[in-house]
Amino acid sequence: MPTITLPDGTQKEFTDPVTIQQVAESIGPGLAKATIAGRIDGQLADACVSITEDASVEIVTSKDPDGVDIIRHSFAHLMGHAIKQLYPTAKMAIGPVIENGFYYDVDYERSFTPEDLEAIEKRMEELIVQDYDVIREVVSRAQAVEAFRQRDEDYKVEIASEIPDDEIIALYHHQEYTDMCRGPHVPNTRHLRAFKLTRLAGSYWRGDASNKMLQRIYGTAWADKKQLKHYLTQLEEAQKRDHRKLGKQMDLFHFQDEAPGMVFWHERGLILYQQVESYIREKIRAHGYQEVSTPQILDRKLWEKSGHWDKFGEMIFSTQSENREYAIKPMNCPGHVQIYNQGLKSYRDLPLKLSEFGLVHRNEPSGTLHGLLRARRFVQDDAHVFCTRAQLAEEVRKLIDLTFEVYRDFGFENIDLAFSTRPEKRVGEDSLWDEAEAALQQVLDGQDLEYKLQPGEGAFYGPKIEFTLRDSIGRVWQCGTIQVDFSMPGRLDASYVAEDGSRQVPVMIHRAILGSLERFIGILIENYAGDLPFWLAPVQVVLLNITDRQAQHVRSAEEMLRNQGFRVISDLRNEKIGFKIREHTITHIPYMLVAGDREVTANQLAVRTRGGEDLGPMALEAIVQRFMEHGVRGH
RNA sequence: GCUGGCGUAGCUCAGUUGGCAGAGCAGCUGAUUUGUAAUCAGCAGGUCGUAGGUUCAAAUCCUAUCGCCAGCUCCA
Repeated sequence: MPTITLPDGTQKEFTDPVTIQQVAESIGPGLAKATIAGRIDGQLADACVSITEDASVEIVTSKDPDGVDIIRHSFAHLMGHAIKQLYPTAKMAIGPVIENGFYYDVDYERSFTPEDLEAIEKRMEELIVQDYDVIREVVSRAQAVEAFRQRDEDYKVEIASEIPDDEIIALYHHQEYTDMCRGPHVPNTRHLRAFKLTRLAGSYWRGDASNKMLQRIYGTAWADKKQLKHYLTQLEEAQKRDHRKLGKQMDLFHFQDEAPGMVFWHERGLILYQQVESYIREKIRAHGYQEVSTPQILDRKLWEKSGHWDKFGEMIFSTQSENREYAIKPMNCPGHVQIYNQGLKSYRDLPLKLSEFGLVHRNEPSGTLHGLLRARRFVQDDAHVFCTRAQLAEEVRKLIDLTFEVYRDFGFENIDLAFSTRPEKRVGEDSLWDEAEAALQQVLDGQDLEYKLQPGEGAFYGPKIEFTLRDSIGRVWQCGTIQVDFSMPGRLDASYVAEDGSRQVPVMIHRAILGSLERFIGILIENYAGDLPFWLAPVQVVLLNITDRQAQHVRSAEEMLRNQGFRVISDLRNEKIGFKIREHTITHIPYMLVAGDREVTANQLAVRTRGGEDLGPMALEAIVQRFMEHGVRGH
């Protein structure tokens, strides 16, 4: 005689065990039809699960975010159903839900083609409209293993054998197709309506590069067609802000075959780059950093001593001369330790903060290169803080504040933190790791900062705090990092004289705020879709004449603006005004100032923004005033 | 690095069954002096990524290689 409590507080009594579906039916036929699954005392469960004891029950429909995820998961099974019908010898591996959709990893004797994808999609559509019931069956592990053994589903057998004894194993039957899942799943394919298979890619079994490469088929799925369409147009929007495309359009940079992964900065791109660089330079100078510059090429032995060669040898570019082997620096830290080591340091010199816009080269695997976002040659806004153990927490605290401040100035307000602890492959005693991790943890907890713990994700020499930006369309980008290092200073013979006259090894904090300038600029371009803030725009203003008669007026205004420090060009070509405006809008120049006879007479310029806003004619002083309001830095 | 896809004019792309390499934009020349996202006309522009091979004939088919794209793995 279970009593069911609904979310609004009403209670319903049933004489016999009752399923979630039946509870929904007792409320109304509309809800019954929309029922995908339910929550029993907060736990997700299939609609067919029967309830024997008193419980609170919520009905999950496609309006519930969990409902959409269930739909996505069921789509993965449905795709499995279609794949096995079309390609009976395919072996199914895993088919989970991901953001916006689902995928399935499949092992098949030949590669799938885009035509296969279409065929699978078509078959899925044919299956959906049959509105067949999805049947859930609870089985023992032995039964599950046996079921998949009979079907030659090697991967499923492997997964089933590893499920712990206390876990319920459920098979989901899609007509003749059977899959295994924690669930829940939709009760009927009529809930599966809005989907599209999006792409085809390789992926390793269990994510391990030493395992077999499977074929992954990605799909996106939504509660209804409208949401699907919205998602697909958003995808197109994201493609439009691809920094590689915008970089070309805006004439900022290019790449070419002869230098894979290494950017050629054009004049306009370099202006942007230098704006970012000089902003950071001024910022950290005010925070007591000393800017230095260290050699590009250093003896291999130094990298062996630091531990980099052992860990990253394959990714270090090297060269040689007169029987000596050199590494082209992939990092700046060993160089900074060399500067630290010049002259005897006292505890009074600490904290010592050495910064460098360090140009590094890393031989990243070819498949990982991605425009500015993953390059082989890039510049880090790098710095190393040498301090005592007692100073550590305070220095980390300051760094966190500084990092947030910088991101805000670039227009990023949503920042996520992650705390990564000791990895398997590492240097340094465990006791040092204990201390380093505790120090970071203490700061994070002390500042009441929310963070995600990432066990085993730290650098080989120390734990780290990572900063992830969320951009204007919700994508996340990992940028800043603060790493505590108790090992490298000792390995590279750094020391200082303490108050009691003893020699001590300093702690070293590795930190970067933007990370790679190249990457950060790529992120800026995508975040702003090319409409860079005024202070970062390579060209801030373009002056346009209507006819030759206004040329002199334009030239003198141009000179005046340039003298005031604005980045300005003029376009005096014999073209229609609409043509010129279109051209400069495409290159994302923030302001267009138009001069016709009227403006010349009134000694004004008509102001138009790249967003298409017409601000009307204004005097030059008023225009300058408006530009000033944008600020030299930030916002 | 791995799996799959793609490399054609400065850019975006078309190119049928293997049968003379195309378009739009950009460029150049000329006309046009124009009022807020493309004025008109003419001209020029390519060793089809590179190297081999098959063929009477290759942008097209095969092999290798380089690069790019998507994903996987990696990321000091």
